[in-house]
Amino acid sequence: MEYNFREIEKKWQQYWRDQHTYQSEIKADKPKYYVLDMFPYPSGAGLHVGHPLGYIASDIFARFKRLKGFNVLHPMGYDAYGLPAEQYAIQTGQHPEVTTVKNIARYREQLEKIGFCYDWNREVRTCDPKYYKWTQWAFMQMFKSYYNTELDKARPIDELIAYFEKNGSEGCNAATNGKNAFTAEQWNAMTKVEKENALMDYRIAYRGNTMVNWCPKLGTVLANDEVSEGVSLRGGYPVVQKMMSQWCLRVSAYAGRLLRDLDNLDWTDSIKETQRNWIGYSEGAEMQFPLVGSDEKMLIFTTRADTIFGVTFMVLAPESEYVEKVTTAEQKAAVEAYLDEVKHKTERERMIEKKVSGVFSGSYAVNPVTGKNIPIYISDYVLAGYGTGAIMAVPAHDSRDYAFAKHFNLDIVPLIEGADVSEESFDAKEGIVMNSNNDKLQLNGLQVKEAIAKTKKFIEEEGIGKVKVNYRLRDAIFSRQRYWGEPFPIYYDADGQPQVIEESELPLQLPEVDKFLPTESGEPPLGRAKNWVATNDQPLELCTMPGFAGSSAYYLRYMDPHNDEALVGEEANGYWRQVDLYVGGTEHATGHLIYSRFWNKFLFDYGYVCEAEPYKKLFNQGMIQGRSNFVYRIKDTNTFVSLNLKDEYDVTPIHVDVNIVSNDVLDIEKFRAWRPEFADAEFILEKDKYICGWAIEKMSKSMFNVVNPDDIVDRYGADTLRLYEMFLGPVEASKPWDTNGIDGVNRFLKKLWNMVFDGDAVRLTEEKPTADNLKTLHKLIKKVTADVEVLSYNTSVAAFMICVNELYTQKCVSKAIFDELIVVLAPFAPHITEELWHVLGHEGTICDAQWPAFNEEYLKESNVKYTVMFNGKPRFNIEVPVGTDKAEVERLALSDKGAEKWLAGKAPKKVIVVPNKIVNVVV
RNA sequence: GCUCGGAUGGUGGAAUCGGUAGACACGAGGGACUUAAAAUCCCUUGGCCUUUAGGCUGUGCGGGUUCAAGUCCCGCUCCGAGUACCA
Repeated sequence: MEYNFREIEKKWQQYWRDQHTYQSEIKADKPKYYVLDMFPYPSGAGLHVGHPLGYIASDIFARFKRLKGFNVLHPMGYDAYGLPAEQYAIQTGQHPEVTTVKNIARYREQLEKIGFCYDWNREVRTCDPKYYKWTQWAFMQMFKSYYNTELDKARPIDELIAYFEKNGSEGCNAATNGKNAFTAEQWNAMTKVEKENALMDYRIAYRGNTMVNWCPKLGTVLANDEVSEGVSLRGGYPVVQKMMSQWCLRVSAYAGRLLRDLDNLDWTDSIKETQRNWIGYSEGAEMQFPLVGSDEKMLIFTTRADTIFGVTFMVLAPESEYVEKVTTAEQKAAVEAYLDEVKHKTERERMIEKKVSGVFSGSYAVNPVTGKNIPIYISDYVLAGYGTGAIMAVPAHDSRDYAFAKHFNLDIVPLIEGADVSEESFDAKEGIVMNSNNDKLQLNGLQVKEAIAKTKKFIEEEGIGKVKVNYRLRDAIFSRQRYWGEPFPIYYDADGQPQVIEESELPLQLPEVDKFLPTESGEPPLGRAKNWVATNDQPLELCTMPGFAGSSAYYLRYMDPHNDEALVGEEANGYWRQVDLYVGGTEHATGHLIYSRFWNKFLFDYGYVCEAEPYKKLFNQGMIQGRSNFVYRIKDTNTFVSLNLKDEYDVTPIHVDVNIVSNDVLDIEKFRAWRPEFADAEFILEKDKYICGWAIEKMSKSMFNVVNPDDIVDRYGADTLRLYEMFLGPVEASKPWDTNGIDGVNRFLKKLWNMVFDGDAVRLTEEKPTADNLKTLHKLIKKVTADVEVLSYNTSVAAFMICVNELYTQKCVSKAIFDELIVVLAPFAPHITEELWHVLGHEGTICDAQWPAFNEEYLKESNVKYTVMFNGKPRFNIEVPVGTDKAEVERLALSDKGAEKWLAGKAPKKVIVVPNKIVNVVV
C-alpha cells in the first residue's frame, strides 16, 4: 500500500471532529496542563508558513502532555479587532465584521488542515459581544477602583472617598497623576463635579489630559508600544505629540509588581530583560529648588544626588507646569516662540535633528546645598512624562547637559578626580569626588556610590528632598478614535462627567454606522451612530478600546468560554489556574505581555482570578523569513542565464515566484506560463538545469516568496509539514523558509510506512523484539522524552530518523517495537501514527495512548569503549567490561599493544581516566 | 550609545558537566535496478598531503587557563534583535 497522506489526513481529521477527541473538560482527579498560542489577528492574506511554526511547537507539547497523562487545555481563538479590517472597510464600505468573519473561516480551514489538537468548542473572538462583555466589565471595575500603595493592590474607589471625607488627601497612599492636595473640609465643601474631577486622578481607568502619540494619517492616538522610531507600527505614518483628554489605564501603579514578579517566571532572560528595560526602574532623589524672589519651589528628580555641587543650571520640559511661573516678562516672547516651535515638531523630526535647542526663562533658582543662584532654561531634551519634568543640570557628568552647556556657554564644574571634561562629559558612576565640600555637606574623597548615599541622607534630614523610585513605564492610553473596537461602557451625564453604565446593560454593543470615517466635525466614527445613548438617554463615549484590550484576558475566557455570569467561573479558574506554557513571538514583549500581566494582577487583587501571573512559562518562537529566488536576464534580451554562468554576461536579476522553483532549480515550463512576457524566454543552462540565485528577505507578495502552508500540505501532507518545520532548526531561532530539505522528512515517513506494510499486507509480526531492537527503541524514547520537555524538536526529529534507519538495518518486523514507536512519534505526526495505530489493531485514538517509559536495562552495554589519547590526540580504542575501576582501565590502556608505539619506551608523566570515555596519557 | 543574542562544511543545523567536532538532513559525486525516467537502495562527501594504512590542519580573529577548549577567561571584528534624549 502506498503512503496516501491525502486520504489518511482527511479521514482522521474527520474522525477527531466526529469523536470530539480534543474537547477538554475539568477532571478534578487528573493533573491539568494549559498550553496556549498567542491568538492570531485574522488578516486577509491568510496564514503563511511562518504562522504555524509556534502552533506546531505548542501542539506537539500539548499532545505530549496528554500522552503523559495530563488533562490538557489547548484552545485557539481570534484577535478580531484591528486596523486592517477597518482600513479595508473605509476603502470598500464592506463592514469590518464581514471581512473578519470571512478571514476567520479561512484561518480555521487552514489550521484544521495541519491537524492541530485545538478544542474548538472553546474558541473565542474578541469582537463577539459575548466575549467583549467581559472586556467592558473589567474596564468598569478599573474605573471603580484606585490603587492603594500601602496594601499594594487595587481597592474600591468608595474606600478612598471615605478616606477623603475624614482626612483629605494628606497621607492617602493612593497612586495618582494629580498634584492637588486638599483637606477633609475642602473635600466636603466640593461640588459633585469637583469631587469627580478630583477622583479621576486616582481611578485605575481614568480620563486624563496627557501627551499622546497622535497619528494624523490614521486619525487616532496610539500607545507607546504601537509607535517605533516616531512612526506608527501599523502603516508607518508619522506620529506627533499632542495634549489630549483620553482614557488611560494606571499601569504605572503596578510597575513595581510587574518588575518584581518577573523573577519567578520561567521566561527567557532576554524577554525578561526587555520588560525590565521597558519598566525602567531607577532609584534616585527628588529635590526642591527654591525659585529666586518667590515662595515657589521646583521639584526635580535625579539619580546623581552626589553631583549637587556641579549644578550650574536647571532645565524644564516645554510642557512643564512650572514654565509659566518662571517665564519673566522680558523673556515671554522668546519662550512662546520656542514652545511654538517645539509643538510643531513631530517625534520623528525631534529625533532626526538631535540638535541642541532651548530658551532661557529669565528666572533663577537657588541650589539648596550651595546656595548659589542658577539660571532656569526650557528645552525639549527634558521629557515632561518622566520624573518631575524638571532637572538639575550637571554638565560635567551628563552628556546631554554638557551639549546644552556648550551651546549656551554655561559653566562646567568637574566633580570627579582625574576626569577630563574639556572635550566631553564624564558620565560613568565611578571615581573619587572632588570640589564638593562646604560647611553643610562634605563629599570630597568619597567614592561616587558613597557620595550618592550620603547626599540622599543629607537632603532627607534637611528636608530638601526625599529618596524616590521612578519608573519609565507610563500609563497606557486606552482610547482609540476608531470604529472597529470595543465600545466603552461609559456615558456622559448632564454635567459632562463620565459615568459607567449599569453592569446589567453589558454588553454594550457596537452600533451600526453609515461610514467608517470620522464625522464632519472631527468626532470619531461612533459619532455617526444613530441613537448612541445609554438607557438613561445620556450620550455614550465615542471612542473605542485599543487592540490590546481584548487580548489582555483571553486566556482566562478559554477556561470558561460559555459562562454568562462571570469572566471565568471560580471552579474553572481554580482548576485551570494559569497558562502553563505560552508560545508566541518576542514582538509582544512590551505590549501585550505587559498589559496582560497588568490586567491579570488587577483581577487578582479582587480575587477574580487565583494566580498573580497569567503565563508561567513563556516560549518565544523565531520568525520565518522569506527566501527569494532570482533569475538573471541578459540585458535587452529575453534570454536567462543560470546562476553560475551569469558573470560572463551583463545581467539583471529578477524576482521569480518561489513556488515554481524547486531546490533552486527553475521549472522552465511553469516559468514560461507564469508571465506572458516570458512565454518565449530562452535559457542558457548549466548541466541541463537552470539554477536560480537566492536571497533572504522579508516574506512578502512583492518578492514572490510567500509560501502558503496549504500548498505544502497538498504536496507532502500535514505530517511532513509539521516534521519539517520542526526539523528546520531550533523553534526559537529565526530562519528563512527553505523547502530544500523537505524531501528528507517526507522520505522518512514513507520509509516508516514501508516498514509496516509489505504490499497491502502488514509486514509486522508478533515476533519478540531482539535486544538490538529494544536498544534502538529505548534510545529513542529516552532522547525524545528529554528533548520534548524542553521543546528541542529538531534533535527529536533526527532521533526518529536514526531510530527508523537502525530498525531498517536490523530488519525489524516486531509489532511490539512499532506499537511504542508510533506513540512517541504521534505528537509530531498525528495523522500517520493514528492510521498505523488502527492498522496495528488498537482501539480508540492514539491521543489517549500512554507515553512509553524507557528502560535503562536495554541501553546497558556489557563492554565500555575508551578512547586512548596520547598528549590529547586520540590514538586507539580499548574495550573493557562495565564497572572496571579506573586503575584497571589505566593498566589495560598502557599494556595494550597499541600503546607501545606512542609511549616509545618512556614512562607516562600523568594519566587521566574519564569514566566511560577517555584515557589521556601525558608522555 | 545602552542591553541581550549570535558567528561551526557547499546549505540548514548537532555536540549533556570542558572529553574522539561536523549527529541528522539537504545538496553534490559515484554505483545498483530500469529500454529510459521517476521512485528506491548502496557507497563517498570539512580542507590539505599520501592513499593498503596513515599524517597534518580545522568551530569569526588574537591571546590565556587546562592532560584536554566550539564550550571557560581576557581583548577585538562582524552580524542580528530590542531600546533610545528616562536625568
